[in-house]
Amino acid sequence: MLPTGQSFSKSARDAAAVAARLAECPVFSTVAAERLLSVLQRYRYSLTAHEAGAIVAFRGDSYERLLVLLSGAVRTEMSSYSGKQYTVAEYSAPCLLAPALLFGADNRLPVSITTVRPSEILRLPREMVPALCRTEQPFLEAYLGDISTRVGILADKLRLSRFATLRERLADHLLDQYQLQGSRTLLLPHSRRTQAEILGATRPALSRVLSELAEAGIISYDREFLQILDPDALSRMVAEIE
Amino acid sequence: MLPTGQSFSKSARDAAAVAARLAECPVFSTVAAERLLSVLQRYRYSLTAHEAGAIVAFRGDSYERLLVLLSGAVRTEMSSYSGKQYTVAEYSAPCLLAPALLFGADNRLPVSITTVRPSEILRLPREMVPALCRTEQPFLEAYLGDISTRVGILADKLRLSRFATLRERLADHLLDQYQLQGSRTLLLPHSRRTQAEILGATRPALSRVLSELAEAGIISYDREFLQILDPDALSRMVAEIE
DNA sequence: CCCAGTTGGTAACATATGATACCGCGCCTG
DNA sequence: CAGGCGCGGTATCATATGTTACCAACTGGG
Repeated sequence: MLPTGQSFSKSARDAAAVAARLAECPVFSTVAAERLLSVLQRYRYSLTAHEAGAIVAFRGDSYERLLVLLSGAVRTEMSSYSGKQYTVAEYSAPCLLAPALLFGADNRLPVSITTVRPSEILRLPREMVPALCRTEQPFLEAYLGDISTRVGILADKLRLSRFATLRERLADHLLDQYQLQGSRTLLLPHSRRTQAEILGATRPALSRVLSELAEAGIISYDREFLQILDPDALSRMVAEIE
Repeated sequence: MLPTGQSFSKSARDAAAVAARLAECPVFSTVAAERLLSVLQRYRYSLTAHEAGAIVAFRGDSYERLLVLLSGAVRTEMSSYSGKQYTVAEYSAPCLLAPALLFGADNRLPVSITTVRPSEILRLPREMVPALCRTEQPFLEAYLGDISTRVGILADKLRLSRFATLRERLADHLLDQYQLQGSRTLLLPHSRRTQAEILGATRPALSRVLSELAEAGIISYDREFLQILDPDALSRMVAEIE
């Protein structure tokens, strides 16, 4: 891990190390490491380390260079003037950040990006992407595939945000976690406040809905664990919005 | 215009005509017409005509072929089980439909697509896109640029949907139209019901907000015309959510 | 061990908007 | 001209959720 807050410019030794780490990132893994190295050496890039809770980029920032999360984890979030927060997604390293937004005419980030763990961010010049696409067919397809997946998730967020009540969004989320964690007893990795922001609600509202579900015998929970007592009831709630 | 409801498969004569029309579409216009023709001749494609109000694709449909709107206009919308509608965007020919979603692992359309005018839709095999990207640098960049613009709009929709009240979304929309139509007197091209769906609300709610704004002296309106009396007031309302 | 800060539950109230119903108006058709 | 139909305005009521406040439990540092 690099010392926090420092940034490193290009050097021959760096480039090899960066190429090796980049090769572990989903989309770039389609390209041979030596090829990555030779491309990296032709471009300017930068690598920065951030402590947990740091703001990597602000909403409205001009977005000129592809951000790659090499280590750590970040959250992309929107906020309104009054400080209301909405977490769009969380990403764990290694992965690309906002690959779909890199080529707009007036491309500004629609979200802020903040670290949730100490993280390293690589910034690659935008031109590198078409350059790689031209010669590396699998890279092109992986890049477009990555975009598709993210846009699908974004569209889903929009649909849930328009049609589902907090209750339904919570049910959806709990079933997701059920499938993900493979157990009816879920570990809740976030504070209630953070969880509420992810669900697009306020903390008291989330608290209320949780206690209503517990009252109905559908879940039981304490601070950091939640047990799903009646998955079918949750499924029925989600089915309402399909 | 093709006769409605008919579809035409590939033939040598078609291909030339299709290539010529495709060349007028923003992203494909970066490719020379003769090059488009030679690529088209190597792939299967289909062209269908639809009358106004027809459903071109359903949400949940597997999305395997790039849809290109050659003539007419369509609307992409989400709907919930209970018939609630939300219009995500409207597009006029010629343009691509859902270019960002074509390459997902399990790529299903998150929206339904319906025509608002008689329209012709071209379906191109997905593989054509990477094939063109490989040899035509400007096409690659235009395609990525198109994706970026759309994702930016989608992200904006999400932000407005989360943070803005109907009142604020309406103010935002009216200012957009003000800029677009270049006059304080706006022509409202949609019925109140449709307009409400675009704004993500119900018809009575929209009616109420319109009458409140008129009451406050900010706008005046009748059926199909709306006059902006106090643009600054609208701007202030929009500023609240920035 | 105490205190301060943070987290989470809960309650009281405000509000935006959905749901529904009804009415009037213009338009079309027989 | 009558009757029906769709559109738009409006009123009423229900409800989900934001807002604010307060309290209890936990946690970590001095």
